[in-house]
Amino acid sequence: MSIKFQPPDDAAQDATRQHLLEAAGEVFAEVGFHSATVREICQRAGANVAAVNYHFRDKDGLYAAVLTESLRLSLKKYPADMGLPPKATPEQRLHAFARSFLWRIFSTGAESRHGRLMAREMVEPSAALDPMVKEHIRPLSDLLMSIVSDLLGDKADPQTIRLCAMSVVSQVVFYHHCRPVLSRLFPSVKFDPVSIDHLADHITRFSLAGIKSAAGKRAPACLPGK
Amino acid sequence: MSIKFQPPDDAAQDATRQHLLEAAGEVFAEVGFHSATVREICQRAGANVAAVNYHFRDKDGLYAAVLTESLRLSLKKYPADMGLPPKATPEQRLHAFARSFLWRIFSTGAESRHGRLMAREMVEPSAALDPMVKEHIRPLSDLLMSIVSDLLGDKADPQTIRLCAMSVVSQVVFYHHCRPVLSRLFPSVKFDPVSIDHLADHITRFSLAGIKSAAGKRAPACLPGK
Amino acid sequence: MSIKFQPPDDAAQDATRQHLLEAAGEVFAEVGFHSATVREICQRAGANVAAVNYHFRDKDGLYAAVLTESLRLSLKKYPADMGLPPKATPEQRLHAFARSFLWRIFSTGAESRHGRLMAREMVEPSAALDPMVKEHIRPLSDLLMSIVSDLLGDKADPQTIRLCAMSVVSQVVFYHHCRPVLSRLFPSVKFDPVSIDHLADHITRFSLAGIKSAAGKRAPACLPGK
Amino acid sequence: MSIKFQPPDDAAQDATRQHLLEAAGEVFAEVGFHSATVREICQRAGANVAAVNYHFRDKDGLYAAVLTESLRLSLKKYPADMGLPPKATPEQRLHAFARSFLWRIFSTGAESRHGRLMAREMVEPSAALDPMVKEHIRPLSDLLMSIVSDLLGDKADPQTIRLCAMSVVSQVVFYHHCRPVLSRLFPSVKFDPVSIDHLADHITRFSLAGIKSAAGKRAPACLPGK
DNA sequence: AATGAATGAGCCTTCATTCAT
DNA sequence: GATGAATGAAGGCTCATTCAT
Repeated sequence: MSIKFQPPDDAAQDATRQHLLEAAGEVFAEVGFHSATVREICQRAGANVAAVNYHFRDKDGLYAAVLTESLRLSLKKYPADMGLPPKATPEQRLHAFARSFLWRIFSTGAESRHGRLMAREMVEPSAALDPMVKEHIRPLSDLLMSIVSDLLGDKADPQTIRLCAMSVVSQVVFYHHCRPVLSRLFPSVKFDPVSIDHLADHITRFSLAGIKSAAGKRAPACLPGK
Repeated sequence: MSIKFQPPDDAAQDATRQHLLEAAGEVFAEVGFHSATVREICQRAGANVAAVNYHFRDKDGLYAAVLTESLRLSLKKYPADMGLPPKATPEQRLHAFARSFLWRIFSTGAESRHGRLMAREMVEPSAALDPMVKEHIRPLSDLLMSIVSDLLGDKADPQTIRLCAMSVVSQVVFYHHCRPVLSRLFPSVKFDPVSIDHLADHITRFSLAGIKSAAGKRAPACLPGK
Repeated sequence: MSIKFQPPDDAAQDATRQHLLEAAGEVFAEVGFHSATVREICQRAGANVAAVNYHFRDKDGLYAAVLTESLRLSLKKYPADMGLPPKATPEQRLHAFARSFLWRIFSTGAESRHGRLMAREMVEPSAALDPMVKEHIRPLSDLLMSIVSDLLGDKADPQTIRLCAMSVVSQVVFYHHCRPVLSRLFPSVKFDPVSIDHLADHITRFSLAGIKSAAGKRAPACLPGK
Repeated sequence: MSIKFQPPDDAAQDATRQHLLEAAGEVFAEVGFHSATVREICQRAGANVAAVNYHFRDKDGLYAAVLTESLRLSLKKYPADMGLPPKATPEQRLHAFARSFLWRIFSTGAESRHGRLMAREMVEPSAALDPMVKEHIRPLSDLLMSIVSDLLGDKADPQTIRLCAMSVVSQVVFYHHCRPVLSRLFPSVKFDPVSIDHLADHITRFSLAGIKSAAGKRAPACLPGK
């Protein structure tokens, strides 16, 4: 009766599983782990209440799967090097890093949940955070620190590298994380693609200057006695 | 019926109310709003199960009260100007702003909950956020923007002021908000008073360079065509 | 409005608790622990589903309370000595022991559940069994063994005492425990008060002969070489 | 598609069926009918989740099959006459009956489950009990009553025969059925082969005396007015 | 013949809240 | 004013069973 060989069996078998992952991503991102109910997720996925238990063992298992999958999708869609040529300057690489990070965080669509999920994870870390840091976040961190190291030059000590790298990342994640306050303080600020690119430019320029300053040895006069 | 005058009713009432606020502050900061149970809070406060509903209408009312109170305590202990003399330079004022903010966020003690409570509020804003922004956060924001404006000079447009101010704040809140990831990436990093002061120095120096760079007109070469 | 001072507050407060105990006794005896549902019990008790949790922590706590209470009621209604005079002969005491045990097990009414509950406990012992053995069953066992010891005379060794005592008890509990098979093998057998007394007589006579035989030293010829 | 003829379908089918019976016997005896899960049984049997429903219609059907099979195995291994010569005395036959019964109940191995399964059946009779009584238990009962009848002599009325037979059986099953209490009252008591044979001796001696006493007409003096 | 993904009913428990006292 | 027993809604999870393949 059926002559289509594609999609393979795996896809057919995993249909419900995928729907659950999709629905759970939405719900977890919207209301968080605790407020999310298995019933709501299954209803959106068009699946039975017991489906979560069958496919993911329990609610925690589903959450862990959602978190991993969302980061995977996000990194796949917005790679950290943004397709730069191999011979790119550190400045270009810094810009690409900030821009891809912002796009990743503010993207709309199925992969957009990653940002909100990670923000929640910061407030209430789950068991799923450890492996995520190891597999995905640390590589990103190392990448940024190598860029910063190139910008600082040979004399940079590890602590300075780390402080500068954190100063870069902080500016990126801030706009996403403190959005509730920002939207109240500056209701006119939007995060459309054009604004996000402007933001990436500002952060890059601001940070390049900061990094160069950190490469110098003398402390500004304003710092008491240092 | 009762002839005992001590302690007077008002004091007793306020005592229970205060105990509830205290206990709720602990519990909310420890496990978050959803996971916190009214029973646990009342038990720690040595009060009846119905005490929360009696004094604060419901759990939400208690949470709002805790949030407001915690910010009030925090600002009282660490004022934004750090007692600077009136004639302080913008650089000194920036340093004081960053340092007081960091101390506020990383303080230990009853007022330390403010940091965690606000972080939660970012992820899941409650009705208590609006008044808090109006009364406390906007003044802080205005203060910072006036400092940045002074540093940028007369020619600065509002957007640049805002972007630079956010770049400053972001570096401060980042260390608190992304702590779960930071402690996994760099387990050796601690947040004792000395480290916090070092951090304030770095952020100030980094930001001063960034602000000066933003005051210039030419975009760095790395930014494509801008 | 209400002028009745009795029952005291305790009784009023424990009304729901008592109803739950009552209803749970019925249900547990009818269908066992696993098949019994908290909903059914609360419904019979006219209480809310959460009442069990409130008064007995959980289903297990309720079960333990039911078990203890049922044995207490049962022993209170049918004391092991049946009100015998202090100077009763060992034979009379044995008869009283068997008769009271049978009545306890076959009693109808609120205290009748004890028999069925204990039978279930034999098949699937719960944590409630240990304290019950210590507080109630061991005293009964000791009482019986002292009676048997008196009947056996001074020369009896502990093992013989124990074997004879078990032979007595076994006949008593058998009729209750194997009732499903008995009612199928001998449908005409009933367990009305008269039949129970006849049974007590038979068991007493049979056991007295058995005990006297055990007091002797020579093994019957049928036992191979012993 | 498949050209392998070994093992033939029938054998394969029977193999799964047999594995299920085996596994179900273990699980039912360990945790009882209610607590046993179809999944656990199928997993131990290396079969599919639906195998039980396929081979035995439902969980109840599997249980009935297990019960019947376990009794069949048990009786096959420990016949009621213990291979006595045809001319054995009633005393010898009584001893053989008690001994084989005890061995049957306390046997270790695949057929040992019978004891526990029957104990559960006493507490919560299932539909499988009726045929078991008809086919297996009644013959055993008739055998015992004929032995007792021989011992009592011609004058014995049916009621006395029945009472004495029950007194014999009760002592046997007691040790198995009340094991949870016995092991708590007398922790030192073990049920190794030697102890079981000693037990059979005691029960036989005790019962022979009881039966002879029941054959007499006069009631003991301790029985009130009878 | 046999599989295993999917079902839906139901269970125990928790929690914020109320109300008579 | 303050208590604490009682409520009812809801949540996560388990389990025997089914059905398309």
